[in-house]
Amino acid sequence: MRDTSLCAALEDRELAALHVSRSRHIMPAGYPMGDCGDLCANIVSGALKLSLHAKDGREQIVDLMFAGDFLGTPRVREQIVTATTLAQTEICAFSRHDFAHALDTFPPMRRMLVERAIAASERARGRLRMLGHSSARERVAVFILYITAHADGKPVRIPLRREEVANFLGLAAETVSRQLGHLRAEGVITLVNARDCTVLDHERLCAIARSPNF
Amino acid sequence: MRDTSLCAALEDRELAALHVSRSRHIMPAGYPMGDCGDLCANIVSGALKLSLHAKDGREQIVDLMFAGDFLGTPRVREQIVTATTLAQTEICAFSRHDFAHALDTFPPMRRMLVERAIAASERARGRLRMLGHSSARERVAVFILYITAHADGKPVRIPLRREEVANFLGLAAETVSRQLGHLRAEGVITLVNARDCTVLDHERLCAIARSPNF
DNA sequence: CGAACGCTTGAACATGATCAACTCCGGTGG
DNA sequence: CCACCGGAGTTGATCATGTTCAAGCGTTCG
Repeated sequence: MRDTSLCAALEDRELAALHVSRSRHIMPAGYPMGDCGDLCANIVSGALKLSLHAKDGREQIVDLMFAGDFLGTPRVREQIVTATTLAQTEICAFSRHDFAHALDTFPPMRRMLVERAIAASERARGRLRMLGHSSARERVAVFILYITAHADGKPVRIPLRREEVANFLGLAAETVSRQLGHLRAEGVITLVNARDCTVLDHERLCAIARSPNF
Repeated sequence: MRDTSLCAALEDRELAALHVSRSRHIMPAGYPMGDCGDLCANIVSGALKLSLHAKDGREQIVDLMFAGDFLGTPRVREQIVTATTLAQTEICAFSRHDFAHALDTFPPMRRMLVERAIAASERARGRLRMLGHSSARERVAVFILYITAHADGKPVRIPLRREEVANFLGLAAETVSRQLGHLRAEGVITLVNARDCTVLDHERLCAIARSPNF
């Protein structure tokens, strides 16, 4: 799903030739990075959430981003999407000007941007299906599969608080708690610290999730 | 939200120079166009729905497309998104090969594709907020605002059956019926034929919807 | 005109939200 | 090192919203 980094598409030499400068930044967990539209950066390590905020303050988490993902849009957008770090996160930032320049000069960069935009849209659509049709049980199962996708057997740290997981899944925090409790009771997963999760019965978890592509 | 057509970016002369050929097709309502990934076409007139289908047959409508929108992706995708016409629809189709060629040769085309991909992602994210947080009443209000966006005062034909509206909004068809009934009873909208809807009290409808950007 | 489909309406039901109490853990300071 | 404090998480009980099932209505089209 997440392919190669935008950064990786460009060798240091090429970046220099394009007069593009990068800068590294490290942020602590819970750091509000503001509107995505104002950013141009690669995520080197860590995790963040992208949220929409209604006027009344209600938040909706619309996507999660991890190492290798790109943050930002080619131009400022109407819809304000806010990025907040979920863990200590290191980014590799470009200036908007340099980014736009590189985009116009270096075709593979734009091609990759298309790919990423489409992938983001696919993730959102997959989640639409979930929020439209799935039970709480299914949603939680899908979430665990999502979070543990690349670590089989090993415990994985859930990068969100219960409340955030709930928000992401369109549920109440208590419901998430209960469903996790059920899955644990059934021996499908283990939970220590409420944050570190291990999948014991992957097959069964898939059966519960049923919607294959998140 | 929906800007200029991809088609419009290219003059006939340029298309010819790029060795791109187009063909026009007209489809009746309810025509299944199959996987979006296999298509490359502009919508000249009409309307269609894009759906995801779970293995068990459950459908989720993830987007609606209208005249001026573009249908298709630069390459075949993992996620299968099915397009179905909702009314008689005319498209202007390219061959995938020609499309890819034009994309590589003509930079504005790729720029526009990025724009469209991001816009699709924004629509999906807006809908995520709705499905995550909104009551049935809000959802139906938002839907009417969406459908009647560019026709103020005049009656607008809802391009979906109740069941489809419900699917789009993550509700049951009966719930949509009831909410429409309430709004009609309150004098916010009128409904004739169950398909043709007029907004009487736009301000109040906005207040009910509350989430501004769909 | 009649049949079929789509829409509406009603009543019972189920699922998840909400509210509130309680527990657990992690960090802090005595 | 232990006790305490506070935030996060869990659990239980009640409640509300929307779903489901079923019947009836209307409209659209053969």
